[in-house]
Amino acid sequence: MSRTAASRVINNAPHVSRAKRDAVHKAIRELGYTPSRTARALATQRTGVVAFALSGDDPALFADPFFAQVIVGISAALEETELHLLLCLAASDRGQGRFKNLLRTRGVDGLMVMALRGDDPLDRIVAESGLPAVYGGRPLHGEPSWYVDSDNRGGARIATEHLIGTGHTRIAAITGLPDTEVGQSRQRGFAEAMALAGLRPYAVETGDFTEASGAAAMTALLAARPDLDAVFAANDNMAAGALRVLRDRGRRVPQDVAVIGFDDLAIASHTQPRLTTVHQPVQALGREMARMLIALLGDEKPSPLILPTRLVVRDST
Amino acid sequence: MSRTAASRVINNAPHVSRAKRDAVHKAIRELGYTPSRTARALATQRTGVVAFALSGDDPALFADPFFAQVIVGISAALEETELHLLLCLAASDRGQGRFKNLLRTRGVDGLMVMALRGDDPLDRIVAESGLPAVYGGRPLHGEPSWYVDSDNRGGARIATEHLIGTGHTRIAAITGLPDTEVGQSRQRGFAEAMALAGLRPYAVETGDFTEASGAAAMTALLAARPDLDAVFAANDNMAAGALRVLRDRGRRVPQDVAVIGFDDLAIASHTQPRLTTVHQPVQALGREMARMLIALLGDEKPSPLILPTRLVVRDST
DNA sequence: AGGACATTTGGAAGCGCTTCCAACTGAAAG
DNA sequence: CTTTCAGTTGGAAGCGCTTCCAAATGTCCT
Repeated sequence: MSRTAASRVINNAPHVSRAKRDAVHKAIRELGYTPSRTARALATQRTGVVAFALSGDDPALFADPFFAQVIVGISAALEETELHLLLCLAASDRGQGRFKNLLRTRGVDGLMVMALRGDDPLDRIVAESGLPAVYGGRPLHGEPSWYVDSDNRGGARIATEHLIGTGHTRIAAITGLPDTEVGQSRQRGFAEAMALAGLRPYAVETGDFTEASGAAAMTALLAARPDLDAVFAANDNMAAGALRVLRDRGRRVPQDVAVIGFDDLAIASHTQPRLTTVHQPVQALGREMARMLIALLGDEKPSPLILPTRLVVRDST
Repeated sequence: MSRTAASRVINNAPHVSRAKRDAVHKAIRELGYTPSRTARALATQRTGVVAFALSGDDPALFADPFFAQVIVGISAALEETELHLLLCLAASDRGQGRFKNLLRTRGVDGLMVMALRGDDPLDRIVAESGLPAVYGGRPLHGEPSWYVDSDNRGGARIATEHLIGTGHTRIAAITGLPDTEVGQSRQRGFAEAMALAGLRPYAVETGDFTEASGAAAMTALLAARPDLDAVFAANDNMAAGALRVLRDRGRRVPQDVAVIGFDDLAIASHTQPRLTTVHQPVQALGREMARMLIALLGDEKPSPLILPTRLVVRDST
């Protein structure tokens, strides 16, 4: 009985007689044989591992429940395969170095990348590695060959149209980070909807997608335009911050001011009043990223994907 | 110039002259040489990867922001090393199979495990693998050699004492899953504090750490003991559910009923009123788990660790 | 200058798997 | 009873690194 036969049986490759196959199985059982993933990886030039990398300057960015949902989606898809998931939080320089090294040394077969800022270094690292990579959301500059994104622009439009449709005219916006594709798309969707309705943005403040920035922006908005009657926030966190400020200032939501968010994360149903928002299929985003990568590894050439968003009306509008 | 020399230089091992060292570096640069992580792993019998595994029957359990925080802590600690993090969401049978296989084939050097239910299969899988493992929180049966846990019992006591100290006597509890160590410890801490004060639990309902279960429990509590004046919830999610029910029923918090939670996750400061709770250092929990594992891999024998909890008074008490 | 010792060097043997290829088997065909 | 061919079988050569060990070189002292 040869190594060859054993190998064939384990990978259930052809050219093994029934008898031999059984014999090998028996031997494996008796010897308590355990294959080595590493040795196999060396021989096949495949690690069986893919990475999910996240950049952004804040190392705790990952604490945003958004990413946890993405991971759940990714895991669900990977579970259909033999691939395992490596998590790279590459915020710091050191983290980026480690990540770069991981790719250089071919520690993974492919990658999924998210949260790229305007001129994200991750972008270069990924490109230089030459590894199959799918993006979650698009980077700001240059469209990658493979990505999965939500229809941010469309979502922002329906959100704004909802505000307009419910009779609001003095509509302000709290936009997200301007050096991200998400930030820009949502801002653009808002602007388009307003223009289409013949309205002009009543006021615009920029946030960074955090609740605190939403609160700060709301404060500024209120100072500049005390009589605004609706606010479009580019994500739920910022909407929650805005809601808090409005409550503190005694403005009733939605009677005095309507507020709409974006994402539909858990926080949206925990605010008081519950937040009307645009639902983005976060788990599906992760799932589709993983599927796309799997396809890529299987030498298929999938197409980029844009996931639909939809309005979820609750109590803040 | 030999492979040997190259290897020595790369791992900056001793027994290499300065001249040779430089020569190798030059060659590496000129040839654009890239070492292979897999080959090195095969030779050294070390993968340079550790896993974080999570069980529990719900595949989306990971979506709980709690774990995201743990991961952030783990990543921070791993960043000090050359270790990478593999994420195993082993909820389903298939997931567990994959995990088991990962360990059998020595795909990782060590592991961190969390969220073990009463008779969690992961427990066995981990034990049988013989790999260095540190637990986050203790499993229900049998104390592992290495774990990091929060002082759940102590935390529940200070929470309850806070309720008692602020003049409440008809104190009910919403406990967590009884087949988890956390669930039991917090329940025990509550019971102890009550006993110490000469009080008896006014009513007790069991939840499963989700917000919905907290709401259901609160409803039951209200039905059984309409005149209760305080509620200890075994975590923030359930406290949030309780808060919602109380608000719907027109009970004022904290005037009519005081509510206290446990964990101090983001949700605690988003509830209305903001939730008084017991802070548990979640990120530190992850960090210490990772550090402990690193020590283990370095052939040290660290001691189990119990992290302190502390009261955070907000507006619900 | 010669010997004792420390340091540097590279050949070669693994690490545990896959896979090419040549050799072999047995059954169907001539 | 050969010939042919499809299907099996295992020897041997990698995959790309580390590390043991023996040989070579260098250093210092008398």
